[in-house]
Amino acid sequence: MGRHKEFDVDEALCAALQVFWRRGFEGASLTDLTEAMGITRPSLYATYGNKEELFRKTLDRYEQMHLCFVAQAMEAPTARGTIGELLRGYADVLTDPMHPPGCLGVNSSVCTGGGEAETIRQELIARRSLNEETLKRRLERAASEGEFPADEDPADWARYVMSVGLGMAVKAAAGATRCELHRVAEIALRALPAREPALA
Amino acid sequence: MGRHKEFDVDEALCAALQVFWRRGFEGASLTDLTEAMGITRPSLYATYGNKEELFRKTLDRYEQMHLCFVAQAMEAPTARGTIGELLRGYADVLTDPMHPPGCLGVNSSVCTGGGEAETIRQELIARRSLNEETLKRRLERAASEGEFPADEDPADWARYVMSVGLGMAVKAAAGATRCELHRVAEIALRALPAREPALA
DNA sequence: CGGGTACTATATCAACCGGTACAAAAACAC
DNA sequence: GTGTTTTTGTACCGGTTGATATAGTACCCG
Repeated sequence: MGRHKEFDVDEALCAALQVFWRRGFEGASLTDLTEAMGITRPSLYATYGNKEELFRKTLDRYEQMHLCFVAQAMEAPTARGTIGELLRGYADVLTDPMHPPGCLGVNSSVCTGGGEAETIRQELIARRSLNEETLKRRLERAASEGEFPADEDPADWARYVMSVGLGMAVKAAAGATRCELHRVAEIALRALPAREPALA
Repeated sequence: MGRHKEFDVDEALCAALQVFWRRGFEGASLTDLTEAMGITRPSLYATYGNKEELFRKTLDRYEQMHLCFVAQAMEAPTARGTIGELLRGYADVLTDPMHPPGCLGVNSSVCTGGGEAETIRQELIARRSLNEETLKRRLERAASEGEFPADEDPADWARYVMSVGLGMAVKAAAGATRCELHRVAEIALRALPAREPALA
């Protein structure tokens, strides 16, 4: 019963993703969004709730479609492999010519205009914390398997990897090329302890 | 001749710095600024021009007062010393309890709301590029002095150091502590080539 | 063919944005 | 004192923000 929607909900969400990705949460106005999505304001509110909820749906889609390499990287046989896949995969997403440069999450979490945007910012920070925690656990496993010296703190290494990634995101948003970011990732990997464990 | 100003221009600029630092250029409204500076809108425009010019003056002051460690780091005897001072000094600024967390430049350059803010964003990117160039030249000098292997590209290393710094800035804005960032810096330094040059 | 239901479009809301016109008030030169 | 210059406070400008009320339109069921 009822009238059919005249637009594709997923397609419109994809268009919204492009806008949020380029402009950030605060920088994307409803006018930007509705024009890119090809729908009117009331349609947006009826379908997605409000700007904040639309962003959350967009963010979910972003993680599923563009950050899926993270889960895959966690299954690499070695810690070095995991970190390498993480940084290289991230570099590729950040400089994908099919999408705006940089990271949707980073672009929307740095400037803190205050008000409602602060909620979004905190949520993005929490999601990043979760990713760092996941990486930490992976490195703890690597340590328990003798891959890391016992005096290395996995939390420190997870934080370091995240920092390099966030820095690459900022540089990508500023125009860094894919090749440049790959070189950053390559150098970042050199910080890892020498191949030899205490002995395995 | 004429009437005296009832406020201290430098003091008000310092107050504006706090606001821009916390909120970013776009996130800081004229209401936020005038309230923090203790002056009215017309006084702000008569004294500093407009919001954009006020930001530039604020940015100059920021670099002079809080980024002065950069010039000093460049004079360290070794490349390792320069990079170490750079990252540690930056970590300290990013987490100075007397000021908002993070970096004024990064906080104002990531989100791209479009319009007038884009000018500021490009200018901040250009200033960062300049810093990276300066570091690159310092590393080139180190390479010419035999401190770096010949097959290492100073541009790559400068980009890597900048990336780590930018990442630390994002993490600081998200609540990272000074100690955590110092550990990031320490690990980042391990990526440097072994102490021994080709031989000096 | 209605009736009911969902979607769409126009037009609008109050609040806020950066930026100013205007006139009152204060300090100088004379 | 008087005239001039500069600063200050109030009140306001057009434009944009996120979010809706209202009315019209298309579709399904019976």
